[in-house]
Amino acid sequence: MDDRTYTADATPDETVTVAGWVHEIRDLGGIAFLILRDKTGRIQIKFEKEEMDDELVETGLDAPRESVVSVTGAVEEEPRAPTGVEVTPDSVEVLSAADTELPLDPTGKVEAELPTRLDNRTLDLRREAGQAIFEIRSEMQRAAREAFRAVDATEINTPKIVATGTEGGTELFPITYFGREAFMNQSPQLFKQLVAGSNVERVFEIGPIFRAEEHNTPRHLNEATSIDFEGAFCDHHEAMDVCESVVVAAYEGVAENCTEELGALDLAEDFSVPETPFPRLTYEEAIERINATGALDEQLVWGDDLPTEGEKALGDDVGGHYFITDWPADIKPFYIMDHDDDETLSTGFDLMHPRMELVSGGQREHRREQLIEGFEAQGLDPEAFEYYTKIFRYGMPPHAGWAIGGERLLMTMLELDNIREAVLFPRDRQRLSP
RNA sequence: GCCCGGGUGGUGUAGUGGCCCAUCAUACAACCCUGUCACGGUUGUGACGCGGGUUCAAAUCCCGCCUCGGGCGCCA
Repeated sequence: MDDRTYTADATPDETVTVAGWVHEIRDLGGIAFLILRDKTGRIQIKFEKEEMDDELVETGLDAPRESVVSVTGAVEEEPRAPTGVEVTPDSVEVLSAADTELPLDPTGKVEAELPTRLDNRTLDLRREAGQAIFEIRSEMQRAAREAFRAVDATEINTPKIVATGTEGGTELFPITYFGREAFMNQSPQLFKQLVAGSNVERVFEIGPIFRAEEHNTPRHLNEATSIDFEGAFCDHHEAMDVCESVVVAAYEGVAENCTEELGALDLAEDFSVPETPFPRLTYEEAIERINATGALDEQLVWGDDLPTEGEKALGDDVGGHYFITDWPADIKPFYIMDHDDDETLSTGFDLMHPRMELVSGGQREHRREQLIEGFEAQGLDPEAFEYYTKIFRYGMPPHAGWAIGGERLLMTMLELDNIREAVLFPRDRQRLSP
């Protein structure tokens, strides 16, 4: 449709063809208005029954809501029209008529619950707010990619079908690979390290991860988007610097380029780019502060993982993004390096948003002997990871990295109540379709 | 994996044993209306997740099943 004009571009004193969905028809009797909606907005089509061809009027006004129509006519300036212009049609063509009963209402007059919306995602994305989330998601990824390139990272793509998991403990989705046992990858962790060990040095990936945990919460998905970074000759401090720059770049990109979308989500006033630097609390400081809030019935002791309630109390206390560093080595995975001067402490870190964990990362163990010891300490068989460990015999630089939960970044940025809102077609405990 | 709480027209809801052949909004159908912008008005259409039980009487109480949401654990 070469001659199609976006509704937003229809200027007075031109004859245009606009095409889109019938948002609403308001029939006032002698005059009726059809509101046509497309990617860029809406435009009013005027039907004056006495003065216009009966067949034209009938075609336009009989089209059920959400039908796809193409309208050709003169654009006129009209102060009484919602956008200041309206189209007087010469011809109206119904390209695809919609059923009269819709499973949800794209005008937003009647709310729909999330499962209903997800079952009918296309209709849901015709709502301004629905569309806005994914326009912002796109911008967030664009800005993140740019921030990665600014630190000399190369975008890579690693396999999602793998022979072994990353950490052993997590539930993986098993699949059959030409008669052999295989799994959907739960993280690009090991692969990005293998590339960081080459002279590509610094890499990032934005891609899917799969986790077979049967959790049922507003912040977990079984298929999520991981934004990963790994850099050779980086320590955990530099990795945190990169992490901070990517998160801030994502917010800045959205702030600069998504004004309309933020408006559609009622965030125009509230949206702000987080202040830097993000505070870096040690694990020990974190548990002390949590204990001091009195939010937990039982005081945390060194070595405990942070319970959800504690994370929230600390988030309220800090009031913005913050890192937790120097975790006990025992509760971080084998590939995270421990401090040289204290083996009970790891270089692992988490980036927290007041509502939830966003990132985990750390400096990696690049010394093969220590790595193998780590495998054994966690009850994993190093033989199963031969493809990974053998590379550490051929010169592995010190390196560090992290992974952001992409949907969590988006949901915290946009104050979404449920992570499923941040995915077009979420995969969760119940949902496999669409 | 453990533990809670829901399922009422297409959609969103009211309804806690009889006042319910079920409320309201929106939608849909028909009619009226020449400036709507959540258009308005009149009339109408359309539902108690499935199966069993208790009771004179069940949307409402009990049991099983299906299904959805949430909390925790764990994580991104």
